[in-house]
Amino acid sequence: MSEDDRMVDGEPRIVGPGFYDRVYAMVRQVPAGRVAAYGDVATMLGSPRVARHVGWALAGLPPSEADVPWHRIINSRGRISFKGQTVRAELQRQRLESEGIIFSDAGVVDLKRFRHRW
DNA sequence: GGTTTGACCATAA
DNA sequence: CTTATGGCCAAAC
Repeated sequence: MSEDDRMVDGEPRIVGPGFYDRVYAMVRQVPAGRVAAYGDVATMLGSPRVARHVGWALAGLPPSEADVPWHRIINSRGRISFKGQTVRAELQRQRLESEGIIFSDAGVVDLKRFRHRW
């Protein structure tokens, strides 16, 4: 075996050349009117510790993956994170609201209701 | 190849 | 409810 041991038991390991693609695939599975947490996606991909990378994958979302509903991905508290990029945060909220997601006064989503489950 | 950084997460105050 | 701190892991510099 080479140092390239990303494959484990038929399943790809955490992150690798196809990590971003896997993130996109997961996000695409989230239907409209529902949201998912970075940690959820990360867990699905193999480990909850890669939650941050999920963020990059969406942050660097290329035009070729424009069909990925990145706005349905929020943090585990049902809140939009975004550091500084407040403009996009508002856009994200508007998009979610137009899909049926309810935000509380503090801008928090009720995960008990809208969290997507794989 | 070490250091910094990051669309996070959990916990504490 | 909010802010601060530590931890995790990989990418970017």
